[in-house]
Amino acid sequence: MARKKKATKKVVKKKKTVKKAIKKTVKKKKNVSKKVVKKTTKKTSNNIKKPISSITKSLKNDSIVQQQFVKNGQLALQTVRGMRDVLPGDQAYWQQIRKIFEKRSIEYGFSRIDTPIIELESLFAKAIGEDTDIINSELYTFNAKSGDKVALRPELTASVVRAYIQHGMTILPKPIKLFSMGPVYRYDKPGEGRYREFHQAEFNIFGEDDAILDAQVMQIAYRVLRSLGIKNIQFRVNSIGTAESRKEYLKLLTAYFRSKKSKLPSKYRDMINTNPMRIFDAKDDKCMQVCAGAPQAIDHLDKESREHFKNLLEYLDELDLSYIIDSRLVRGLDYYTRTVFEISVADEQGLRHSLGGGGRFDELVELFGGEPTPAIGFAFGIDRLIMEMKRVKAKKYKESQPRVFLAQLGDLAKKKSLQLFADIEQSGILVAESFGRGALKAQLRYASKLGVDLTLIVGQQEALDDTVIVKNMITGTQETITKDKAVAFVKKNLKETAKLVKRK
RNA sequence: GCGACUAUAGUUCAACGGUUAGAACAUCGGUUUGUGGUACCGAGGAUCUGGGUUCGAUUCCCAGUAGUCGCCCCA
Repeated sequence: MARKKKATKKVVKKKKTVKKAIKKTVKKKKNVSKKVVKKTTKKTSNNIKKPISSITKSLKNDSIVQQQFVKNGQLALQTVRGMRDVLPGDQAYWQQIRKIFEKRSIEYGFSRIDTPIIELESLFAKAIGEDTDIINSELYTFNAKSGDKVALRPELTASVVRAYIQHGMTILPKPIKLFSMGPVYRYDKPGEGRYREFHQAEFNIFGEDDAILDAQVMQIAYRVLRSLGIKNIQFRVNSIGTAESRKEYLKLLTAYFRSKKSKLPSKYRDMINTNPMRIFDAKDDKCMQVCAGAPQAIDHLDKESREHFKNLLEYLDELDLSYIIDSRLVRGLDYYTRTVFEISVADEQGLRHSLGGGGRFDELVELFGGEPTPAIGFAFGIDRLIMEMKRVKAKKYKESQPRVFLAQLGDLAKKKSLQLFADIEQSGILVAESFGRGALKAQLRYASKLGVDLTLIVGQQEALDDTVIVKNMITGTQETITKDKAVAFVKKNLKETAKLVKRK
């Protein structure tokens, strides 16, 4: 036996090498050597899977792009760069996230809204700002068949605001609280924790400009993180005033940067005129030195914005949220007014990981053609939340595990256990099976791997007698009972074993 | 967008310019017929793609692709 197997193995391997040899000979046809020719004549006589080689050939001819999809002469399909699968092993985290977000959003009076992934490109350009990175280089845009220029959403807020206006939500009692969650797309270089498709969860409140709502949004963010088991949470807050009051400030800032232009690295110089506040995001030393002396937004707020910010800080103190004022915090989107903030956690090394951020966008609804409506919003990066959950070994969603396994032996038993399975399942007991497996030993092994308390065994004899063996997997004892009493017996037995387990 | 590093089985890692590319975990099977967890035995399964150097490349070189890290930016 063993010899035979080995022999077949060898043949297989030979075939593989043959494939390679053929590849080679194809390559080398130009500079033909006698040996090579001999090889080809010998080896092509072996039967190679023709369809495969023809596929590779046709693909080779098609385009360079498709080369990456050919592996070992077979079509190797893979995710598009920057996209990834959420595999069964990770679902428990996602489920936990969904659960917590659903809970918290209901608690705080949010209604869920889901908007399309595709919107008109102009929607985002208008909302986010023409001179931002997101619009300039990261937006997935394409032409629809109709000729419309459309884009995959790079964030949720613009769509939510669009929907708010389009469906006349302005007539709803204020404040209007909307929660949204889903995938967003940015054409960025992928890396750890950064994907071209990622997921955001967003809380938005429309129709109130009281700073208490800013504080409330931050409190929700905080509570979501805490319920996920994440600690060491810190907020950075800043106020950038209204568009009107910012004009004055931007003039000052632009003038300041112009005077220091020679000290700024060249890549930032263009930003002086387009978006001077973004220079604050720079991290190199020279730039930071320059920024340190720059005029600060909070020193040039209009009266109402200053009052608003002061109120917010008071509320935050009241809520006992840990925050620092970061006068250089600006966010990557143009629509923010007054309050902007980011939430981050610190790891053991003291490094901060940003998990989300938000702010007021009091002027966005009006910009979109709605009636002036103050608004505040906040977005979490879900993928990063999950990374953080893994890092701190946070609690995952725990699915209820089956406590009963149904094993069967023989054709008749297999048929009968199909109905038994349904009976047990309908009585509300989670039951697992492995009908595909033959050997009882294998089925039991699988059952103990699942960690069930009871295994029901229907063998050939039991199938004829209409009985079932009930085996307790913890004590190892088993008894035979008639099939019609099986469900009741299982229920009773499960309760008893539950007690047993508890005592242990 | 720029720079550095990496690419071997489902996963984590070995090895080598030349006979059959090793292990662990995982998967499947067996250790007497119909009884699990442990143990022992066994099986299946891999050199990213293309080109070059070479008698010979999984190994060396180049390009592509993908991944990791740093910069940039962001969630």
